[in-house]
Amino acid sequence: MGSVHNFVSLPSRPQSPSIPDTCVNCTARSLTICASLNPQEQAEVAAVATELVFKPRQIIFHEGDEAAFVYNITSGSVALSKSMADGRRQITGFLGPGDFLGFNARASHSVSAETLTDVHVCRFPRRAFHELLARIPPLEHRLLTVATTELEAAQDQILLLGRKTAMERISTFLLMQIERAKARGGVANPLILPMTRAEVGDYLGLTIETVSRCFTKLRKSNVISLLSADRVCINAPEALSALADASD
Amino acid sequence: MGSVHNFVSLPSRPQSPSIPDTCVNCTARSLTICASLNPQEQAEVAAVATELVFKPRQIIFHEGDEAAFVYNITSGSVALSKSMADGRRQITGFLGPGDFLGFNARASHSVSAETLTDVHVCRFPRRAFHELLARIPPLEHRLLTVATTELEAAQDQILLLGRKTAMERISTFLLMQIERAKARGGVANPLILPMTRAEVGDYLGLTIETVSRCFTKLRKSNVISLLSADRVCINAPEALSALADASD
DNA sequence: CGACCCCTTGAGGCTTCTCAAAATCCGTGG
DNA sequence: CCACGGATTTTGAGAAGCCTCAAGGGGTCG
Repeated sequence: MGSVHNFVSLPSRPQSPSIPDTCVNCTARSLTICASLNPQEQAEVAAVATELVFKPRQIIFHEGDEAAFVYNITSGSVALSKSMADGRRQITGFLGPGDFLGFNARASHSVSAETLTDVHVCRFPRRAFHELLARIPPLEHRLLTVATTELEAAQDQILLLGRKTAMERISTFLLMQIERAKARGGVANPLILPMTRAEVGDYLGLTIETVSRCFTKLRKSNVISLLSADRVCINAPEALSALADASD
Repeated sequence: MGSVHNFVSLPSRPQSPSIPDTCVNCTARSLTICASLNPQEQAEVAAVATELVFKPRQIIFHEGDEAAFVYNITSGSVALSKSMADGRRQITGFLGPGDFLGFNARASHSVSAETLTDVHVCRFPRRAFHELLARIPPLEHRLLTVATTELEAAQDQILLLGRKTAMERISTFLLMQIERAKARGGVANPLILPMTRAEVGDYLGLTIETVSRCFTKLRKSNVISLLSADRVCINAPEALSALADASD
């Protein structure tokens, strides 16, 4: 079926406990979107969903593009970013499985979305998705919870960018990645960073060089060890917490 | 009835076109929350609402407090902020009529809310508000729209804090205030800033001194004039746009 | 084995912050 | 109406943190 196939097949066997490997993404989608929906509602959602697969460093959509689709990530990591005319870029957040992409109040995307890893998404035509929301209150409820949670994360990021030093930003970032890995049930030590130094910098409002210097400083004070550029051993999480800020 | 009274009286006359002056806030609330609700739904909302009045510089709730209530602003301006242990403060946003306060996914407030002006709010017990959401889909829909819009504003703020210079931040801020004044139907020139230099600084991730120096520089280049510290004449809006960033 | 990309390290400069003091505004009271 | 006191804003000088520019190191893949 290639890299794109329809989901209509999923709800045709809603009580099947074991789902074939080839449909593992259906499972993921079902878990993240449909958990509280009844079979008929799940069918309605699946009827308008298309699955897409992206390779690393692919653009899903670009800032300013017409927001024709809403996406839900079933696997992988995605970076959202905004750019200025002279090339300065700010990553506004990293998203993972279960997160929604491209759900806008306006008709155009306010950010760009680029994959960091292999990514599977469910894609919904915008109009159909909004109709679903109107018809299925639990879906709207879930989206509201997601949006509220993202808003709180954005406020944390605003505090970080507005008031924290480079060292505090890096420490906060590492702690955040540890929590994320734990929440996903992954290994938290050594921590795997799916993003480059440039992306870390663009996320934290720093340059590559400053990011690198902070990593080096943490390494030389034995708070972390670097197995490789993207594999970080956390030797002293409590020191990281102290560096990130005693308050908050 | 003092500064606190219940709203149950409002929906008892839903078809009354003229509402007494003493109930002007009911009107505002009705417009902002209940626009798309039928009379019975409006009654349900009003039944759990309490109106509160705050003076300038009062704390509505503090970061970390139990999120016992959800608020909707009917008039005035409110600043949301987060603080660090050593006193560094970051204002995450300014809210006005129609905006919701304290609607959290978690049980505690993630930010503090402080009034800038005289403020009227509708207050809802958290539990009752969530029950309303479950019972009245249009209310949930409106909240989702609001949350999505705020998320987009937060992303703009993240770009500003992560990548813009002091001058760009101030210019962006002034343009934002102009838009806000226009959207509210107020006078955009001279622009009235309800916040102090300290609050502008805490919003833009700058110090008071840097904010003041930028205002002075804009004044000396005739882009703006200062009638007083909080009354700004915009002489060259196009120059502000250019300074804010040619892209975006 | 070599080319390329990413990361690290170094030196110097610039923007913004810090600390300090003067000026202005505003409400209060004579 | 003017004088006073406190708070806010403005201005100045110097310091610091981060950025810019530049070069070197290390890993990966063909």
